[in-house]
Amino acid sequence: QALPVMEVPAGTTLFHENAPCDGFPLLLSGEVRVSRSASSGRELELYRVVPGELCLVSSSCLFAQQPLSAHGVAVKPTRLTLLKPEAFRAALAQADFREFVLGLFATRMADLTALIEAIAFQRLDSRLAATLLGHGTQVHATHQALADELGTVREIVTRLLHRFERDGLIELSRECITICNSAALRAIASPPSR
Amino acid sequence: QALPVMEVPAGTTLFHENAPCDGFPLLLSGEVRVSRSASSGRELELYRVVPGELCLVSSSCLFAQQPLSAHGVAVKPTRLTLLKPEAFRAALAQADFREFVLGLFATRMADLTALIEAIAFQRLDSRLAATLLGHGTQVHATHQALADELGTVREIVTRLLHRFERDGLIELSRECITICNSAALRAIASPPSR
DNA sequence: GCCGCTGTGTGACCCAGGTCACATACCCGC
DNA sequence: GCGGGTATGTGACCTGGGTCACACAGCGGC
Repeated sequence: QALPVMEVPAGTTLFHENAPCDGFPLLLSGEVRVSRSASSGRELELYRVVPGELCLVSSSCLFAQQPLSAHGVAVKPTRLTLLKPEAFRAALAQADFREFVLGLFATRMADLTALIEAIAFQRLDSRLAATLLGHGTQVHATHQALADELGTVREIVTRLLHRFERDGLIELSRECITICNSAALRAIASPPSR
Repeated sequence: QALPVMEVPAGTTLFHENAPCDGFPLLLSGEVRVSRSASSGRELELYRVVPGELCLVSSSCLFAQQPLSAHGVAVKPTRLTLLKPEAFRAALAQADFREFVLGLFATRMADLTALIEAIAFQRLDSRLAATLLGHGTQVHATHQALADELGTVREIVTRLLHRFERDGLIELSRECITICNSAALRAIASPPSR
């Protein structure tokens, strides 16, 4: 359909806690990080939206009468279109679109549930290891960015990374982490039998 | 509609991680606690389903192809009916049912997000205070039950409860907690400016 | 009235994660 | 090559939450 396409650079904030919801962003390319920030200034990533997916955060204000509960930032240059509420409701008349949307909701809920389990029951080193593995063999990110992803602070990330380096799992340099021993990292990431 | 109604006593497990999903439970009366348990044996409550709501946990296996990510237990005597997947899909043809389901999904996502924030950024005493307030002025529960709700262990709950009692916020007796100073509890529950 | 079970009370001890307050180190523009 | 901003390194210290290993107490059954 002839929908308006937006193109935004990495770093753009697409929506914000308490912002009015103007519709459902549909990603064409790029990547969006949905995260929540605490009063203390700490952040925590909830999940990422990848191309082909709708971002459902706005649904809370459209279908429940709640304000947005998270904010979204493009982490890569991103192309997206905005599905207006009316268009969205209209599209729901089609069974396969419904299937798509419900599948997305279900996946998000599973994501969030998994995140809850991780935060509640897993150690940080384990979560950090998992995060590193999820970024490819060369992780290009600052310690602060990783901290924001995990919901912790920079110093802790630095500390853990050095432990990993000392044990020969990774190599560190400015804004770049190279994974040397991904098997060992995986072992740390999935707590085997604690 | 003439759907089969089930009646189960408090304590019944309605569904379980890894169980096949047989449909969507629709609550008529009672209450269901949806929680997740860790390998260590600890539990954590995700949210509750109240009458008039559908339980959406099974959606993850119906619409995404994932296994169930939580289990549900009736906390009161509960009457419910089971909406089969086909019936559910059929009902989705109606716009107001769609609205209802999406509203439910949106609310759940907001619930989970709030829980994530609480676990990640709030102290336990604050969360415990909130939990107590959510149970009326007379809380009839064992310390272990509260621990399971919060994702912690019994000793910690006992410890914190005694602190509250020492400060005159509550009174303790066997399986019963009486709230004396709900205003002060609320203050603890919502971290004012930390 | 004794037994055993479930719920509590308690204290010693540990440790992951967080806080503070720095010192560098590296990069880039000018 | 100097100055300032961003990224990192580091160590001392604190503390919330968790673990362990108990003792005890109330209550119901028999």
